[in-house]
Amino acid sequence: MKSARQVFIEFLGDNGMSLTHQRRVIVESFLENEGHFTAEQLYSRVSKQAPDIGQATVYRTLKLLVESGLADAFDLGEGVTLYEHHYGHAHHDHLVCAQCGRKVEIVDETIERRQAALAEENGFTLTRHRMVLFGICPACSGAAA
Amino acid sequence: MKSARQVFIEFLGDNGMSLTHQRRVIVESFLENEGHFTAEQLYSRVSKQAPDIGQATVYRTLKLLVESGLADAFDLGEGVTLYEHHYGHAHHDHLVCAQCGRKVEIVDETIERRQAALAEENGFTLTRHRMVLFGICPACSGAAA
DNA sequence: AGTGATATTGAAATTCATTTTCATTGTCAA
DNA sequence: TTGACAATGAAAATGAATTTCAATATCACT
Ligand SMILES: [Zn+2]
Ligand SMILES: [Zn+2]
Ligand SMILES: [Zn+2]
Ligand SMILES: [Zn+2]
Repeated sequence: MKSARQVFIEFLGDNGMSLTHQRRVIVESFLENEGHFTAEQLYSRVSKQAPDIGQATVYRTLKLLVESGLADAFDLGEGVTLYEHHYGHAHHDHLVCAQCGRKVEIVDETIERRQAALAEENGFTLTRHRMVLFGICPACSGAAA
Repeated sequence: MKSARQVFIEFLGDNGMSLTHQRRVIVESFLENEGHFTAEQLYSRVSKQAPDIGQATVYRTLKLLVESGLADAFDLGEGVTLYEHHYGHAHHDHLVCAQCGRKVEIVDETIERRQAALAEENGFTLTRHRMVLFGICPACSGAAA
């Protein structure tokens, strides 16, 4: 399997773009941090290593990361887009604590199959889906008592 | 079953709010139109009947409609919140054409059960969920050929 | 190396949905 | 009535994300 960096560089090449200093720094920072994060969070991490990189460039590069398949963008209805690693990571959905925001990654084959079936029953070619379950996590349930 | 108007009026009363002229006009307009719509769309409909009602009031009342249970708010990742009737309507999720935006309402008992199970397996008390399937509708598939 | 066409960038301005502010107006019980 | 408080409209503010634009970089080709 190609390395993530390799994939990104090829993506740039295929689209007549080059790996600039800024893009390299941003991608490295992205690759170093797993988990869910916002564009602003990535920007602030990048800023520490390279204060000269502007936020617009981070937003622009994040878009390239998504297009290249390295990152996945989604939102949990909090008014901000969240990003996470995508390349080499299995698909999953999210279970979120409505109180403390804790996120658990979930997968269910049965659900995935039914989603495909539902789309097909309606004549749709399913391209992607988004599922988020909201609830109260064990910690918050306990605390509330 | 109480009428939607009844429910709204009681909700207002329970919270020390009253049914003002503006709220009445907005709620009536809301009740008259089924389907999915944005705050701006409701505002524009309301404006025709009562040009003196400001958009802030429409936003504010829409929030009350959601809190009272009459409306449901959700977003399909298009940068706008969509609303639809909720009171007296069965739960459903959405299948959206990524090309033309056509929306089909879907329900699947199997999925709903698995969602509850997934939450439980993780110790969460499920409060709500959001699921959107994106695909290409029959019409758009055909046209693309 | 030099040159020009093109791509990239940072800073600041802009967008756009939604929210907030605030001065004014309405509501309602005493 | 009157006073406490709720509600409203207009305009300003918010905040994430995008766009503009002038200044730099990059790269293919001399
Ligand atoms: Zn929690
Ligand atoms: Zn995740
Ligand atoms: Zn379509
Ligand atoms: Zn619907």
